[in-house]
Amino acid sequence: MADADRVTAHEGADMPKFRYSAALANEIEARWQDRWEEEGTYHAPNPSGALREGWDRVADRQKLFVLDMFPYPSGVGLHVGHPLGYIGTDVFARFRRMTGFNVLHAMGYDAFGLPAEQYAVETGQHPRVTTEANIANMRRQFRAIGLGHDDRRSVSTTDVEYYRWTQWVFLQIYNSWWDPDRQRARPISELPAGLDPDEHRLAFLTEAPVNWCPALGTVLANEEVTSEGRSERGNFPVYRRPLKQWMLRITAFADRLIADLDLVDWPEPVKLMQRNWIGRSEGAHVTFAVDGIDESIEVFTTRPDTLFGATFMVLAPEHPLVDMITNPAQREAVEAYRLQTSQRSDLDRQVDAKTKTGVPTGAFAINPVNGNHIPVWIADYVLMGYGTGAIMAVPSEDDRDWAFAEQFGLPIVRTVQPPDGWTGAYTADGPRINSGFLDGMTMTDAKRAMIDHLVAEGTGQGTVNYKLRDWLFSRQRYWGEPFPIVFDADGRPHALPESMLPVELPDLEDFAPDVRPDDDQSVPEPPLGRAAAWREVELDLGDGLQGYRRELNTMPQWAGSCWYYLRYLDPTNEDAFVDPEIERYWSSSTRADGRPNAGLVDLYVGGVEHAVLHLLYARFWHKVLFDLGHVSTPEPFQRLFNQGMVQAAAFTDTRGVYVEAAEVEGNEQSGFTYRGEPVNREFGKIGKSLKNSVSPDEICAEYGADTFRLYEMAMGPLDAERPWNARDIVGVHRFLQRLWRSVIDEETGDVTVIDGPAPEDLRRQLHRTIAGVRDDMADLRFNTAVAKLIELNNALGPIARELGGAPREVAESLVLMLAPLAPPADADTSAIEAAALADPAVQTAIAGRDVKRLVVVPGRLVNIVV
RNA sequence: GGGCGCGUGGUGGAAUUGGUAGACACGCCGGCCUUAGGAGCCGGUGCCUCCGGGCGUGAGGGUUCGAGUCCCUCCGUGCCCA
Repeated sequence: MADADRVTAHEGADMPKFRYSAALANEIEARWQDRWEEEGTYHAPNPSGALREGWDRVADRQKLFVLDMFPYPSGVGLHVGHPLGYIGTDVFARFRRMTGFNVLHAMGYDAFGLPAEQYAVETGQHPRVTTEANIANMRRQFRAIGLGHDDRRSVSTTDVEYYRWTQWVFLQIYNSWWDPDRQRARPISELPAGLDPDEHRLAFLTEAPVNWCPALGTVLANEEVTSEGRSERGNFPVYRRPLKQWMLRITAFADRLIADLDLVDWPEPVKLMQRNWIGRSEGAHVTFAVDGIDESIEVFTTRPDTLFGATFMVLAPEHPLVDMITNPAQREAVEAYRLQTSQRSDLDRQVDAKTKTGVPTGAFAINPVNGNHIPVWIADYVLMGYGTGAIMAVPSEDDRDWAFAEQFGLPIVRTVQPPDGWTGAYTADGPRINSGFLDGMTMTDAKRAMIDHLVAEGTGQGTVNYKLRDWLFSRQRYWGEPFPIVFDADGRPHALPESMLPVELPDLEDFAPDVRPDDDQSVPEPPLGRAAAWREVELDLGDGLQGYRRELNTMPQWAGSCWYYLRYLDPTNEDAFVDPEIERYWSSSTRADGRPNAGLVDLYVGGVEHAVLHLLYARFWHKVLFDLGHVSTPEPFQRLFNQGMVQAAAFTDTRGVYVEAAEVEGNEQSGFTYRGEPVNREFGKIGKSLKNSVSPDEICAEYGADTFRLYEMAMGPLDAERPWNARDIVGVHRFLQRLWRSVIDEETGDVTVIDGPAPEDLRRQLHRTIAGVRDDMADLRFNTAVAKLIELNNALGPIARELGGAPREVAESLVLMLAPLAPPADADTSAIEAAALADPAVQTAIAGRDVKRLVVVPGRLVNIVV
């Protein structure tokens, strides 16, 4: 009842017929969205191929490629936090389009992945069905908020015609090797004679541990395993199991991935995170003989200068030498400890470093510089995946080793002189002590002297180590890209030729996981193992028709997102992943200093949560394609921008349980209540778990899409985290109403713009605004651009009332400057004035002034500096 | 614990290069639209004030003719790594 009353009041007789209300805004927006679609307004012409239409019109323009990190099409659709970056890129793309660029801006969908598969398991619906429905809904939402995407270029990673080329890129990687002399990837056909191709490919098979959860019948990703080593869902035990899996040799590119960060315009924190993730460190490999056994332990250390202080050694519990060196008396304790460790994740083992655990093997190693016999322990703070899976422990100069030594009463010998009164490990520089030939040296000199000594003695050598591991590329999942790989009767892998692509994902009737008894003997099997008819195949791969078994793992979700920006360039090409001429055209930007861009994409906007993995994997793939001559830039993304996260108020009741935020009443002063009970307010990530989701659909219905866009851009700097405050939206809505009123009669709908010069003060402000807005937009400072437009409009309003209409030169420029931010509202006001826009008198009025000036070209807009 | 960043009105935020702190907006206060209403309009709104002025950018110190901005210490807070 209350709602009905309110609607009546809004549509009351005293409401001017042509006021810029939500209803009017929605009508205008729908009309323009239809028209943009019909006319293909945002189609960016390619220089050749299927998307060439309109090329002649833009041939002399500079290209600009604006990219968003594409979304996962979730079933609940967008919330108001999602479009922040998308609106930002849309405004920027429109601004550049108006100022004379051929702008490519498209949107795709990262649609493989776990949630869709799990939803399929729960509902029995094929993930393709739900995925496509979700994409359709998201497309509707993007259209409704007025995003100007080239819809011909939209791809989904789950499209067979898309993942065909994902498989093709995998084949490029598989059929390449790393040439250490040239520091680049080369075709496997160029591998020097005598070397085994299968040992040098950039994609190779290896045994690697997976998180196997028998009770769920599935293998889990690391992030699905709790710190207690149990499944997030159901809290069942998870076992680490070795499984033969594909790896990509990203470590070969480590140095280039670090060096080329200097070529791109990315936020420094992101570059730093990438450098830290790659974790290049120079140090030494040192060999320790084991007393009484014909085995030796190799360690990597970044501090060879402290070798005299190595008083014990620690192996990862999984280290293959553990079985051989363990003293019979210790065997039982060692086995028990290894079982306990197998239930902890690597992450957990690193993070929970405070409580040190470990057991001695009973073996002793010999320190190669002083001959001391030092005990060998196993402990879970040493990881098999880092370095050699073994360390020399120097408690005096390493905090973790110090803690371990204290806990188990192991000896500590200082080899660097700490300041007086120092307690604990001393990790900074100082003179060496108790170190024989190193005594008195600084860290740098001592490192060099020690490495020389180790080389001379044959007990070690200087090396570079990386924290970055090779990329585990297999997933025991259904909803992902199948590998273009089959195994012969001997179990040897064979790549399929390009002509046999795509390898289509088979339909599976049964998504239910194959639950196994919870014992530590069971082994995981990928879901595709159940596609009996698909699994076995007869092919002629050059040796006549033979039976093969397909690779049953699928690729990780990262695969599809590693190269989608390349497919946007030439999405319908059936002969190549992208036509070389088209790729070269869209790679042709030059920097301000005249050098060519290192990155293909001019502006890439997305969340900082992808600072490491996605961006690193995509750079890696791009570099392989670059080395093989398939792309012409060494980097994929020239400029990276991280948009902030939109947070929203969430409310908890007295038990601390989240309640539906939309139903909470009250405010800061009166306090907040939910169904009469007081609740606490906090701010957090928008979503289901905090029950604080707000959909753009609601906001568009209440205010119109242009108000929504404008609010998202005005609420703060694009890269800042900000709270969603529904109460504030009315501010920008009022601005649009005032602007509308300045140029259009609310009662009749007539344009009230008048000819003749604007007052001098207003004209001066106009030109200040043009210059300021132009700079703000180029730098993605949309919040201050909006503020300047509001100021200009606030100055214009009283003058328009006084003169009986807005002076044309001001009204037109204001409307043009608003166009990227609020395109439909704007297109409507400017279309009404279409005839006047080309009026040379307007330009004459401005000509000769020392200002920047916007000039209109029919259908398009160009900025000219006067 | 280490690294990086950030602290400005009641709120979101401006101040791009060391040069009038608080633009713009929300909220609030007052008024107008014959009553009421708000998604309308106009005006006011950092704090204190004896109405002269005084004080103000987390706290304290420093550099400078001049500091929100640069330097040092501390406090708080966020992110990344351990």
